Amino acid sequence: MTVPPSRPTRIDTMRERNLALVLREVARGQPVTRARLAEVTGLTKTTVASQVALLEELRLVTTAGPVREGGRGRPGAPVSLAAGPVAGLGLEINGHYLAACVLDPTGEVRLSQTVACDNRGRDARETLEALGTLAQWVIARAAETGLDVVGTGVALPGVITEGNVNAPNLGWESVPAAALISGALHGQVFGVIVDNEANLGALGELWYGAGQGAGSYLYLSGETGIGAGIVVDGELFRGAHGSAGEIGHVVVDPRGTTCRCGGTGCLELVAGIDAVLLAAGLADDVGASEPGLAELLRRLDDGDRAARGAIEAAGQGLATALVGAVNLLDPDTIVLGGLHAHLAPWLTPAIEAAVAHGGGKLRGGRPAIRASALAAESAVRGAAGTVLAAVLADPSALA
Amino acid sequence: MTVPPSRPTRIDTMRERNLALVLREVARGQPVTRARLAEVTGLTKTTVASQVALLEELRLVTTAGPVREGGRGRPGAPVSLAAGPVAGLGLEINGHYLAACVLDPTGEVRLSQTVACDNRGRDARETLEALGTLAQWVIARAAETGLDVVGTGVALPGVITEGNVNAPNLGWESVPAAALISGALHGQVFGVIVDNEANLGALGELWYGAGQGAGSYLYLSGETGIGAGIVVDGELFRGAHGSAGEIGHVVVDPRGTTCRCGGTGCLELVAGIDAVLLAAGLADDVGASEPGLAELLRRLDDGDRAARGAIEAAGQGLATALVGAVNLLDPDTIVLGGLHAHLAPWLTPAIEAAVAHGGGKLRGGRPAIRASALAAESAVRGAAGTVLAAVLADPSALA
DNA sequence: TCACTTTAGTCCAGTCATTAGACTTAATCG
DNA sequence: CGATTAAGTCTAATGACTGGACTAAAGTGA
Repeated sequence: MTVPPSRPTRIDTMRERNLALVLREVARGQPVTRARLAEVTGLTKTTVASQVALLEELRLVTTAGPVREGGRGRPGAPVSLAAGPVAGLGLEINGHYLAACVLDPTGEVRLSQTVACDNRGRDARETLEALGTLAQWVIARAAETGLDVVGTGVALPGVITEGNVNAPNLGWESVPAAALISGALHGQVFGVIVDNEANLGALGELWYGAGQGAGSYLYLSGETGIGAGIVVDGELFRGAHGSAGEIGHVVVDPRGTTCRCGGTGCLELVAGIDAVLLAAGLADDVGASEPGLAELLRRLDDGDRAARGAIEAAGQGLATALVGAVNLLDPDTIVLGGLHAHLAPWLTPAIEAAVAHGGGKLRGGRPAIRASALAAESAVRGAAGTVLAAVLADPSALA
Repeated sequence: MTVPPSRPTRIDTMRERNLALVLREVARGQPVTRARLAEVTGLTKTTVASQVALLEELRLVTTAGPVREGGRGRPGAPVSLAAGPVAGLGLEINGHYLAACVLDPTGEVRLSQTVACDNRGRDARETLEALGTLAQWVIARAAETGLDVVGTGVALPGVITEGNVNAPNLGWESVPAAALISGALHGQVFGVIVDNEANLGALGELWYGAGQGAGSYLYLSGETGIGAGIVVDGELFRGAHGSAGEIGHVVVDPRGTTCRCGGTGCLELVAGIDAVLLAAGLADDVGASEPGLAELLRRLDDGDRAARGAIEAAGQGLATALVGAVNLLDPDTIVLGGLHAHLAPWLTPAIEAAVAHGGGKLRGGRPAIRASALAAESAVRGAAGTVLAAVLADPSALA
């Protein structure tokens, strides 16, 4: 086994764990009295009081004045998450833009900024430098509002292996992104976390979008490639080498054409945006997905044959791949994100039909199919959210 | 979120966790001195000594006399797992037999018994009664050897939803197996755990067979149906409704025939044992897999055309499904188990080729393909192992 | 209006697993 | 045989928790 030689539990570990426990219960419940916290956590009132005092000191929660609720005894003082100064920064690198957003512990977007620019051909260092500049600017603006950024999440369209990023769509090979960017972002308690766009998009939807309430679900991030973020019991599923969720290279047609990955009949070849545009006769727009997508939607509305045919093929491919994914992963919900969110009305019926049939008789629940609620923002939001999740998981790190 | 309102950490929780930590370190390391345990756990020598004393009292470990190793100072007294009296019972229900085995904490098989009988048509209660009788007999024999069974794991070919078992191959519908069997197995500290055969088979291979050393892997359990047990970081992956790993109903041919599940072109239809026998012209043997399998192997060796063709189709289907699984789950290793273990020599090449190509350029590691090391025993072993895993995870429950 | 009840939150002594470091034991080295 | 090294034990101190007593602030009913 490759299990890490797990840490011993010391007396202060106990304290840290209970601190996190109390904070977590405040986070869901929002205004909660100490008495109720004691009840729900199983800790004594004494302990809860001391933990809440600590959390107030860390400025993660605030206590309002006593509120009478019509109940009998002494009214309780409700504890809620503080809307500052602790905050998380989310960054995103994509083919056509850089984005940043700042979230406070309540999940509110306090600041958000997008810079259009072409990162496809550009040198990785150059792109990361631009991102660093953007980040510093956003952090400074946040500071003016009294926000203190305690960590940064970075989303990008690539696979991260041992700290190095491979992002074919950006032309990146083995770029130590976290190391390069953290120069511009020194002194943050929770440091810089770099992750795949699909993964962070999945978390964004889980925490702030269409995935709320779902325990386990699959988020589909469609761009030129197609990635999936897999969330299980509120945690990302990463696989043995960190490259789980590569649904774009699932085989949907064993008799199909050869893919750039070396395989045959991959999903990407029928349901990737470029593939759909090509099949719809919009070859000129390939590579510039956003305008191409707009044109595709127009033609679909007009009833254009080629467009309808292309989207149908894409729907069938997705259906096949997703039936496989449902049988293997058994998710609660499937969220269509990225550019595929816009195509959801045309894709959903085929997927729903296939999922209802495939293995339908054998499994307990049938997953719901939903379109992303955050659209293009899900990855940045997820990136910023990971910082807040880290705070929630170990608030004592701020001490 | 459906997160359980997690337990508070009290002072005795700390003790329990550290007790489990020490035991876990003894389990891997086998003869370890207290000094080394202190070093590796991060606890002080004092604490380790007191925890080891407790574990000795629970009869989970034993200390041997001091052993000189040629080193300098005072020689340490090696602590090892005890080969008794604590033991786990594993049970298995399958189409053609009932099986039981008893494992001690070292993982040694201390007792094992198989009873051939046809459980396909039989009433569920009747089968469970027979299993109960077998279990009681085995427990009594174990007691004669000084073994005390502290819990039972039951493997069966079905999906468990909220305690109820659906097992089409046994003709079971909504059978509360755990409740029915635990009458015959009262008074065990860790109670009765019922799980899917593929899941427990996966754990069996992980702990005692071909999966040792793999962090994340996929175990294929091939019988009439095909199931997969997915292990991630040493833990089973169950999905949202407990029916993850239904790889038998992944679509491998969108243009294929209709499956009993309602889907089209499922893996089971080309790679399930019955399907292979049928395609090989061994229709008479369908339903009696074991003798049919023997005949199939004979014909394969003889170079029979129909047999070779059938196995090739099965290999292609498996390859397609597994490429999908690898892309989605990113496992370390793939283990071919159940009846497919016997076919491994004929199936492996196609699978390896497909996995090497499909997504090969994009991912970090390529999974290894292995045949099961325990063959038919993996599920019973895994079932017994879950009990020991429960002991390892919380030894204080024995106090 | 005033005593009574109910509930929220604080205070204080006691518990107990852990730590740190001194001490004892048992081996090898020169 | 004394010096050195390492394993294991003993003892006092630490600190987060618990349980119960206490105070605070509301509503209830005669």
